[in-house]
Amino acid sequence: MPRRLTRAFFSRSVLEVAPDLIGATLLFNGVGGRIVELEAYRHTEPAAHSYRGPTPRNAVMFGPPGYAYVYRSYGIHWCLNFVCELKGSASAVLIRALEPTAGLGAMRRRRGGADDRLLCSGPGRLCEALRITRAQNGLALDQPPFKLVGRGSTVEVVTGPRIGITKAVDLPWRYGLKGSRFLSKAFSATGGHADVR
DNA sequence: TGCCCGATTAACT
DNA sequence: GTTAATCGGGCAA
Repeated sequence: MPRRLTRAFFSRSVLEVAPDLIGATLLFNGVGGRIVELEAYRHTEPAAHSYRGPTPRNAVMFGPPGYAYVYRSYGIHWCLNFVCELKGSASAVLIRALEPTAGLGAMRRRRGGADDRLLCSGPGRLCEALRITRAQNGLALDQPPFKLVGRGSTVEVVTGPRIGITKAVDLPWRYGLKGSRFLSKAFSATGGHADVR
């Protein structure tokens, strides 16, 4: 049975939480879909916003797990993260792509009539489709307007290097649903390691 | 204070 | 393939 994801779900290593979130459903005010792509970040590696210590922007990352960390990207887009592990470990997963399943009409309007495959295919795109902004920074993920439901069946998870970063590029901390057409970018057949969960 | 650059995207050539 | 849009963090001065 699918279950609501609570703070306990996020209170584990970000490297355990990340693959477990593939196939889970993310809704914001009833709009959203299935998580098909995400990346893990932790304060011990230089690609993470938390690497250099707490600041006003990343303060939520240093708080308890199970909360939303939202930041402005390139001055234009918003990106949604889920804080993981323990308070102070400053680890999080960046939600990179959804397979749209709920509120398709609202998402198409907000995304300017983009093709359904591109509605939530990228961290900035999915925040536009769900209308997530700085106003959601610090909100708890286990209560409205958020709703997170675990996957109901097993999925095949592929991994690979993270996208759009210049530091710690070797870490294979990008996770995806194998074969999904809603990924922001295909996983390399050679590099990505398949993993049945 | 000023400058550089980024966990991006869309619209170009 | 390249580039503009746009803004806040981090660091040099």
